[in-house]
Amino acid sequence: MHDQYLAATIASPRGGKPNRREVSLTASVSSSPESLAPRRWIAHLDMDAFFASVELLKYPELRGEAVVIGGGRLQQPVLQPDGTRQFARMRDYVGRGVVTTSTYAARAFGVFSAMGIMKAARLAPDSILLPADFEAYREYSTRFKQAVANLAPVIQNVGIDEIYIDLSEHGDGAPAFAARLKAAVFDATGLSCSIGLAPNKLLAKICSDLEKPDGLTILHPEDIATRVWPLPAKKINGIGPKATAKLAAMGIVTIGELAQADLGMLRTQFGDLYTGWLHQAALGIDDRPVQTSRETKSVSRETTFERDLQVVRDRAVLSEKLESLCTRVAGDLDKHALAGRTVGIKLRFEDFSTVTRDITLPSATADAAAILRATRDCLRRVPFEKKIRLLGVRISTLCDPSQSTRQAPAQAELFPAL
DNA sequence: TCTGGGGTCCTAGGACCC
DNA sequence: TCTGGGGTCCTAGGACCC
Repeated sequence: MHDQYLAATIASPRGGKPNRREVSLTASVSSSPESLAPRRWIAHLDMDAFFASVELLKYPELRGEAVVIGGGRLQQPVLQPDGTRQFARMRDYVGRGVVTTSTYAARAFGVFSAMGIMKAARLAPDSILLPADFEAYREYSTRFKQAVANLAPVIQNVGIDEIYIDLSEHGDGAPAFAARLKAAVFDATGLSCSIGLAPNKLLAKICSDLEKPDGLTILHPEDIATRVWPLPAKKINGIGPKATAKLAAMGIVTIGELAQADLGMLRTQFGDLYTGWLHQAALGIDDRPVQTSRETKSVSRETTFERDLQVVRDRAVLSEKLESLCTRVAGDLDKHALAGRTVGIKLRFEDFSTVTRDITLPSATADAAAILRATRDCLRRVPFEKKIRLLGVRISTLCDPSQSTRQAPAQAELFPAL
């Protein structure tokens, strides 16, 4: 009977939201209950407090301390004449940064990712504040992923510190194999990770979080009611703050409550596709494969100013920032051997409202000057009544740069020049 | 005490084609 | 003459994730 969880149907792409094409497969598959997919074992491997743990390798004297990692613009530790290091303290911070991550000791004070550093400083004023060192994190990321890849080839990159691994071929040996992976990651990096092992990605992701840090959590389909249903619905990857609030307003807090919710009631809030996905997710159903590669869809750069800027008075600074962002986007395109046709800007104002404008060019480009010209076209369409907090540049509709001078599809040329 | 930066995907309306 | 329906592209905004 549990095979419904394995053979099940709905799929949710990255971000957790339903995808029209995949959902349309649902009816045909679920209407034939005898169609049994082979049992899958999917592991979700999540490094424990990754950035903070890398920092502790760099600065072992901080082990056990409450340490917070902020953005890259923060003050570096200062080496003293006596050989010890002087670290910045949270209470001395002034600015607009947010917490990237924190050690478990800092989390005990209530300091978590995405919190403003100023707010975090009030909760833990004596905590140590370190700048993010992405070069080091990328280095350790490569190491742990390579260590896993040496043993298990079917890997999906999720971010710098997370992967999914398809361990189906190991059958009953999958749990023991997952333990081997943990050991291999530790050998390669000196860092611990947590692994969730389950019949699909959705459940594996939930599981890896259940026994953090240094956990290995195995979930069988028959455990869903006891181990998954009591958890808050927001533990499902794809149910964020907005959906959580809407669910709570309907009296739905746990995954179990969501599983039993009336679909008609859910539909009044969410629409057909998301409703269907919510229901299946609550039942632990997820058929998405482990995807070993994906193509880049967009490239962007953005920056938040240290103070809000005025269009007229700060025109020179804004122009300079815009040009710099375009140059960086062009550099990223070059690095990835890509060009793009749709150039867009993003503005966030002092009241945190955000607008975007974009324009699709007749042919793809990777040239900073061409990107800059396009962003200026976009900027002309923005009403400037408020001070600007953030400026961003994005390029999408990407292709191979060898096609960048090629004419766009005939249809696009029919549009009047803007 | 206001909230970074780099992404993906979905929705929805209008233009346009067949 | 009037109506319509499917499909694709473009644009803007928003939810969500790490």
